[in-house]
Amino acid sequence: MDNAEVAKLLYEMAYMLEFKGENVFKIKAYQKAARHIEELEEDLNVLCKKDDLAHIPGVGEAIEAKIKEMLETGTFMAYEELRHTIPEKIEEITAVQGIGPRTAYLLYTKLGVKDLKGLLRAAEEHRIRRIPGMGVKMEENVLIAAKRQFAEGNTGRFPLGLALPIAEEISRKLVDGELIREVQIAGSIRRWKETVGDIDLIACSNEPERAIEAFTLMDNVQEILEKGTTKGSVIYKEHIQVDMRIVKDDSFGSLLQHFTGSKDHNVKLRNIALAKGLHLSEYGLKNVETGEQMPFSAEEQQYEMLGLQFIPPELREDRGEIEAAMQRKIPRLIEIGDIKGDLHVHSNWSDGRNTIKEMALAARALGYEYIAITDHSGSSRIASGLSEKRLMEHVKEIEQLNASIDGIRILSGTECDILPNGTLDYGDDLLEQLDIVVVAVHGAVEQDSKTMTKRIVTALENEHVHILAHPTGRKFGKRLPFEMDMKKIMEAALEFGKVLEINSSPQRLDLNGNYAMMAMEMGIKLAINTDAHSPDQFANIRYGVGTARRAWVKPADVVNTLDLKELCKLLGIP
DNA sequence: GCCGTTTTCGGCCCGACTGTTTTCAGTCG
Repeated sequence: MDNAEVAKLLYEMAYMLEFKGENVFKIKAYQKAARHIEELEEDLNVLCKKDDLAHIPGVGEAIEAKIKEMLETGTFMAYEELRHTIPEKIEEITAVQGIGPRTAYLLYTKLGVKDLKGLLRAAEEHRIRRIPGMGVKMEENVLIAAKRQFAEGNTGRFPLGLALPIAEEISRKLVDGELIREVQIAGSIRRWKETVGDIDLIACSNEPERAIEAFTLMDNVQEILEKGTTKGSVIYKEHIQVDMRIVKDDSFGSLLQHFTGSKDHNVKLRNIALAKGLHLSEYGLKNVETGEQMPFSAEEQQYEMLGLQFIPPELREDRGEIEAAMQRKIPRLIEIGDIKGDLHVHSNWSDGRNTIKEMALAARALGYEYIAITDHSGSSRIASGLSEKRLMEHVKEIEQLNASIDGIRILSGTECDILPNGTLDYGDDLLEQLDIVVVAVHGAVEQDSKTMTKRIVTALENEHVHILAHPTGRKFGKRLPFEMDMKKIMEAALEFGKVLEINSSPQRLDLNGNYAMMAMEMGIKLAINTDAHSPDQFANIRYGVGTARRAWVKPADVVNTLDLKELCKLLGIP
């Protein structure tokens, strides 16, 4: 079993205990252990051999034994015993908005509701209103929510690249300078998590109720879930849930901190506060003894008051950032302003939309010192890959442009296909004439792990190769990562001095945050590129930088923070 | 079930909103 499978079983265990009405702290213990295992970098099997399982936060004696059992047998007794007492599809019911485990349990024991169909039937036949503690309103809400659930299926999480633009669109709409002075995106979007469950917004207003009213009346609101005096919640277009909290200026920082999360980060902060005799909530810090409330207009002050260095949102996952902040050891993370050029860019010579010149001028306007034009190689027919002859013409054109354009250096490059057997699409004689060689897997993506790993490692052995682009090949909602042994590939990258890309395209984010952290800790250099096919796509750099920041990446870890001179030295070109 | 800068037992983060309630449980984030 791998880490994800173990975590899944622990989550299911928690879920079943919850359904049964078990002690809530026991349930939380299972969830906490599962969360930490999910985020773990090391393989549980390896940790188990080293007898190191108990060092995982949230894993004590009992859960440690269950993990060992799982690694040996693929499951554990307590889980199997409980599983048989619970209807199989019960999660369909708790997935319905407003129904949690306790209500699901009531529906099951009182009405025999076992799945979504049964729930719909019970609501339509007005049987729900007869349960003590439930009423007509509840029944109506269940009916609406269950029908929506039935129509859409389980939507789950949204890619950041979908959620962030929607969040920005809503923010722009709402800020009018009078009723609503400021809107900030919080939650997992602000932490640049690669997928998000919903959109969390916070806003400043002196008239909270009117502001919430305006929020629920926006265009594209499909349904209002909640409408209170400080909080509103709606279903917006694309069926994404949007939550809005409103405060006055003086506690804006406290609220922003609270709603940025993560949950684990906040829980730990509150415990630190309690140890200092302070009580932390979205309204700021409160002295437990005197009851004096201290709201903060900026997050920095609140962290300072807790004796902590400011922690950037991307790090707030309870993965050691709080301990680092106590010792003032949070590093200066990479920022968009550190990026001095883009090393993976397409033009209309292959599947890009613009000329090389247009791309170069757009990059110059962003303040970049250099840009590598890396059009596709010949075997990428769909992407109009360049034949060897066209590639040489491409190099000539770039030479001429460099002679005529000031203020930016265009590097001649390629995004060369790694063929199924690991050889490259162009011969060494051609590759050595280029300034920069980016390689990537495009075709034959269904290979087994052993073949794919060998294929990529073989490509990395080539002395002319500089960068491996979008290493895992995953695309949100379209393609899973290749079957491959990432550890071996990283070891090869390290050995042969190759750079791994963080591809900033919101469909990719590849390497992702976890792999980027792994690479950085091994000492592998990274490149944060956009893979832009038109000038507007240069703006995607923020996704790559956000992903890198989640991995604690510093400017020195990234080759395209080098200035032109240093970069040329690295590439061995004049 | 986990955990310890008051604790190896007795705590365990905090608050808004809703519905069905005369004081609160369940859900959600």
